[in-house]
Amino acid sequence: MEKVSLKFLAKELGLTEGTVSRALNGYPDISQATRERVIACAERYNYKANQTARRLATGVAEAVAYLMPANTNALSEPFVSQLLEGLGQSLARRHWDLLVVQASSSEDEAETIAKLSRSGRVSGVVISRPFKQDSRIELLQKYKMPFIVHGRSVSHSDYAWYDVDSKTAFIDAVDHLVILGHQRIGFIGAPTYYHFAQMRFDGYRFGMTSNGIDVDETLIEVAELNDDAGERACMTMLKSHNPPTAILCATDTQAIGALAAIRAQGLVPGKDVSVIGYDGLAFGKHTNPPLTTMAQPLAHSGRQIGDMLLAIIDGGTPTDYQELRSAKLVRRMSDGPVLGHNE
Amino acid sequence: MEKVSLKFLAKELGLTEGTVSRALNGYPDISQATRERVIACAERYNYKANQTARRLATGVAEAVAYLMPANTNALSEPFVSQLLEGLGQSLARRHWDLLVVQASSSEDEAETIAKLSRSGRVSGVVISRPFKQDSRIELLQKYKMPFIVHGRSVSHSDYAWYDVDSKTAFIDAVDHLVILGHQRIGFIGAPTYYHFAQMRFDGYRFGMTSNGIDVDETLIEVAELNDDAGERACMTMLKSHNPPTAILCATDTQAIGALAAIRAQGLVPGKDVSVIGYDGLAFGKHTNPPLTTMAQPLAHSGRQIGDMLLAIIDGGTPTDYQELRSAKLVRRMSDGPVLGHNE
DNA sequence: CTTGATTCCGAAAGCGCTTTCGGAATAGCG
DNA sequence: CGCTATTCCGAAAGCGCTTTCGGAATCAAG
Repeated sequence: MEKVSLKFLAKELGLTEGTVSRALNGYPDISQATRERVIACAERYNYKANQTARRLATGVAEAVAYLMPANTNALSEPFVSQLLEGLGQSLARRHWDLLVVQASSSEDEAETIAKLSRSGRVSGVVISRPFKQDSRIELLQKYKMPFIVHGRSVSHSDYAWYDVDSKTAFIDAVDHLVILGHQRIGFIGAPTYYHFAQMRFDGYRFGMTSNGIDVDETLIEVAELNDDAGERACMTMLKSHNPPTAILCATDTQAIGALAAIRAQGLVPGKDVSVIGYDGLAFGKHTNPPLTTMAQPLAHSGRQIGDMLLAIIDGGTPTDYQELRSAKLVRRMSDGPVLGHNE
Repeated sequence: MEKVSLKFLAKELGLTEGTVSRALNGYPDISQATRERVIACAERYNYKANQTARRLATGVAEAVAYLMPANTNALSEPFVSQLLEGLGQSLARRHWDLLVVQASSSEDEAETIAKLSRSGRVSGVVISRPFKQDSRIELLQKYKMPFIVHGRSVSHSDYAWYDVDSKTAFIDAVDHLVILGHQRIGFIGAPTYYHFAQMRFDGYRFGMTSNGIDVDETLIEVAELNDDAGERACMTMLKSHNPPTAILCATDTQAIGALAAIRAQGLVPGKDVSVIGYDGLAFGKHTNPPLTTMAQPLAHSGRQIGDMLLAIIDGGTPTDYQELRSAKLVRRMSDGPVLGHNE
């Protein structure tokens, strides 16, 4: 099987490489007749332009990278898969590649970004879960690499991002619980170097005070983003002298752990203690009991982010691409009226 | 910020591009002195070789693609994430890229593979969940593209694969249930164009007959790979005139659906009806009740697969790389002795 | 039939790096 | 000190494609 290059096609057709290339790429200075002849020949030999050569010649990488958040754990990954799928679909329409890159430690995350930028193998990047102050963002800007942040950092005015308004979501969640009669509402948060963690906590606190409830510091825990941490945090809360009747969790995976803690204490979630998570993982339908959650529109966010990134690469102004979506309460079975409350 | 190319460095150092390149790439015909000088200069300017140019010159893509299985659904994705993570780690050690490509429909999966091969953008491919007869495998062979199959097809003697012996796993599962006193054991399988579905079914059937139990055709259902399908399949089984006391499911996601069906019937899984899944999803810990499952060693399989692929790309013989792992029973709470059985 | 405008294609210069080859400078040896 | 063997680097030819430029051939207009 001889390799079908431009040169091969050119020889076959009695044309020049340049002419064949132009014919294939839709240049207007090629007659209809030869264009068709070229295309037919290309198809017959199943010709695909060598991407590498093409990239070198045009100077565009035709690829985009997704920087995997370090330290992910099994339970939090569905969100990555969904994002990737959507991103891929968006890029596929242009026949661009999707690279998945992960920095081993956060130490060389800077190194990873530098290499990505300098080596010119991608024309855009998307990152997830930014910190309040995120050096990745600064680096990307410094290198003038188009990028989208899935989430936001504190000062998010000068770059493109796609985020869900989780502060409002948590305010809504508090309101919901208050209506159910809850007053002692706990909060299991995430490490506050994550900006989303801060937002969610702010939402919780704002929701509490706007309902005239003083926040009790003993009802606030910070946990890592996994089920075990959520379980432990919930457990210490339950064992306190004055435990909460409801708990808000920063993520569904933590909430799932909280459910386990509550059951372990011989209590029933949704009855003795209400739990509301955040993310809207499809899986929450199957927990015990099914998890009530603030669902974010993960489904098409990947596509959306991909489209935004492409637009910026095409020369769009990053600040024109800042999308804020909202989360919706999905009631399942882990929330309910406070015990002894008149419904 | 001037772009730091080889040319730039060469000028800076008063050397030739070729010399700088050789110095950086460890050629032996460069004096120690100048090599150090070159490296220092490269670091000072934060030079990274343009990957595209490098690839074109060397002819090696330094990238590998993972072909996303089409039609995945949220619940089955954790397996993808894990694989990707491991693959990425394996490739990262060589600074190779990981591409994630998805064919929109299975129609153009062939087209996707063709393009991948012809365009020369990857030097290897990994595919998941092969069919019994899988055209992707034939194509990859035809194009002489190194690849690893995550799973196996029927005739798996002439390519490299990494698989888990799910047939044996299902035999073990049947044995386990029989020891618990079960005789009416149902099976919720997957579409049998998937080879793994066939293997698991074979395991189920072999396990049954080797325990002297006739398989009852009414206790066999085929369902798609998601929770809802599992739930429906389980439901029809439960509503039959002589329902099973235990059910084996081809995947955890189906099993999770089965759990829901059992509860919906007012029965308690693990007591009235036992359920055993397959995959070992971490999430099964949180279902109601926690799901007993045949766990496959997903954790490092990605790395393993990556290493195998790299070995083949390096010239290894594909057939030297065929790994069969085994699954282990992870007992949680969805299985138990048959009702009325003496323990 | 001439002139100028079009149409269409060939020629050639890159894109940024790798790698072979040859030769100048240096070293080693008798 | 002369000769060969080494050491080290420059020169140059690609890798396979894109894209600009110019010119031959064709056409329309005068």
